[in-house]
Amino acid sequence: MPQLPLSNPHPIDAPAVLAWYDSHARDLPWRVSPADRKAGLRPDPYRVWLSEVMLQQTTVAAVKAYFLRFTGLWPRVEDLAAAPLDSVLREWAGLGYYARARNLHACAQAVVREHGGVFPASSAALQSLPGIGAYTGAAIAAICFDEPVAVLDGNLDRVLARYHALDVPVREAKEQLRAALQASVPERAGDFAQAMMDLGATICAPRSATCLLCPLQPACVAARDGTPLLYPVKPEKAEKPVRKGHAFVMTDAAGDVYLQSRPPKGLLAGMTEVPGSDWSAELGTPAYPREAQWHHRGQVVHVFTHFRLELEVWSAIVVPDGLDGGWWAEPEALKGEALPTLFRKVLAQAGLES
DNA sequence: AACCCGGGGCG
DNA sequence: CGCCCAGGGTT
Repeated sequence: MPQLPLSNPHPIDAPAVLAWYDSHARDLPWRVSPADRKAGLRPDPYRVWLSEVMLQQTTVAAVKAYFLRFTGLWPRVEDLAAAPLDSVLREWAGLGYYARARNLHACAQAVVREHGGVFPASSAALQSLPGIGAYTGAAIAAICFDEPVAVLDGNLDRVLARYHALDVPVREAKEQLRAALQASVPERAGDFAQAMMDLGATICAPRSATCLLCPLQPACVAARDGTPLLYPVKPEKAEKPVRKGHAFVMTDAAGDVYLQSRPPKGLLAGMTEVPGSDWSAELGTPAYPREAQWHHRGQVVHVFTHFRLELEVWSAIVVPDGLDGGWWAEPEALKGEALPTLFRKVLAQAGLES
């Protein structure tokens, strides 16, 4: 079933986009400015890769501090590859989507072991590495090597949906958008990719569109119609189920907290937690991990991508014996643990700073 | 193709 | 509170 052609036959005006970028590019820690790029300076693929992985489903503002921390600790891909996975997970704590951190570490090791510490120079080869998919492979290849490839991310989904006044969810026309964008990629492919993302982040933003300043004028259909905020059309979304459970915060007489590791697969894989019950639709009776004077410290609510979690928080002072698999952490050491935000909320609810 | 996987910031 | 964000892996 062939889909309808896009309503806007005009290719993107790449020279106009690049001219806009030359004077309006965002200054980002991992970026080589268009002026420096023209002077012959090349981006470091390691830094570009690291930034792109961190930026997957994560805002620029949230990434900056993590990027500087990572590049300070591990300036080269060899350094990251040689680091223990635990330390990478610890440094990643708070960024979310923790599979990214595991793939990041595996990718660094693959680059060192299988490519002599040099990132492959093509989009296709990059995509065979862990954690590098269609978007990230194209982005690295364009930015670092000026491969003339379409770089299509969430920003571009929105910009192109408006450009074409696309009246179906982007998912249903993804390949047509990609082909149309591909036909517009100029010689300065890396700057073009970054320019389009900057456009989406500043001018063609989710809740505002400053069309008068946009270099995609006058070809943009939504701008011509004065309806940019109608796009992209959103698909129907499913309702979020609620799950409930208990979390148990145990301290010993010295105030140390009992922690353990989550299983290596599944939700929050390999991250640190306090013991707890299963999470299910109905709240069960708390099965305390051991006998003690348990106190109910209230409830913590946390919203994941696909469900809402309500955890009852319990605390007790216990004698540290008969517990397997975990460890006792001093309260001052909690900041350095690989604790996801959920369990930092739980500890805070129990009166502990982390 | 559909589903799973966090967290922060914004209005 | 709902929406959005420089998506990838799995099934």
